[in-house]
Amino acid sequence: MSSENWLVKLRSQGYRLTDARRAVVETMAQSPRALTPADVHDLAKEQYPALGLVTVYRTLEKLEELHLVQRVHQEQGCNAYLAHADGHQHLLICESCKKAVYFEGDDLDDFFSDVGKKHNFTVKDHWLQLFGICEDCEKE
Amino acid sequence: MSSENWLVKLRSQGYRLTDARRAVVETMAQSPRALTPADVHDLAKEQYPALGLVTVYRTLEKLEELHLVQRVHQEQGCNAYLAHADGHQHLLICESCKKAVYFEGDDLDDFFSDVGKKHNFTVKDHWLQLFGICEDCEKE
DNA sequence: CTATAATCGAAAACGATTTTCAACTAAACA
DNA sequence: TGTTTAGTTGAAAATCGTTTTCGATTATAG
Repeated sequence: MSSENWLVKLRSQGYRLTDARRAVVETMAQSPRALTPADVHDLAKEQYPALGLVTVYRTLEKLEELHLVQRVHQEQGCNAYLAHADGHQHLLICESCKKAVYFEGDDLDDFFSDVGKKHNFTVKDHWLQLFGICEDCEKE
Repeated sequence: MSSENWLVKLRSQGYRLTDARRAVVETMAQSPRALTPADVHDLAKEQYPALGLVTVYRTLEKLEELHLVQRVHQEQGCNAYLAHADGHQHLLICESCKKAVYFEGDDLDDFFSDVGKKHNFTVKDHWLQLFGICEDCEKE
């Protein structure tokens, strides 16, 4: 289970392992969709009922620092967090169940660079997300 | 000047034309970069000093409804607005001066659709933004 | 087992946005 | 050109998500 690795990484940065952190980490590590701090609070409280919302904020901040989670921007808001993928990947999100899947977009770098040239920009970075309906939700 | 068209469109929806709205509309219509409500307030007050921040929020909301402006998401925040382009276009933003330029990305639709198929998603929409340095800022 | 600095949750503070409200005014109509 | 009226205004209050403060607690090193 990947949440074990997360806890090791936190520890190796000098952070202490507490039950509150374990609950947040395990919630984030196993979620198939991006979660807001309030979502995390609700879910993680099932595992550790005394958990405070403030601790969720503080833990998410640390996880983002360590690139274990990333912030996800959506129409409904820009404050949701998702387990991070290795390397530079992009997201495909189901508009119905919000499930998020990563995909590689290396093929696009040349295109982006050309767009930049056309407008006299040096392109440094890009931001790409696809929205759709996943197989499971399509069935309904 | 395009702000005239914006005012006509507002009028045609039954909205009244006031000096406060004119100031907001003209500020948005001529800005080369995305502006936060506070930015708009600061800039538009030069033209109409009595302008209240609340009216800026309310007018931006209407302009977004009419697709005259769109919300722009950036690292620093997701509450900036920019004059909308015709059709489905994407943004190229200068990380230094924040100037925003639209480009077409029709070539990408097939790629996006293929990514979807690979993951059993029906892709409905996409978000794409490029970040870089524009010619003017590169010189410095 | 002890010492100590990191961490905790509750409450207060904060900043951005929205709502409320009484005064004002653009626009339709006489 | 006046009058009427519903849409609009800005100020103040309310609200919401997030951050800071603080005294109590606790993981960890020794």
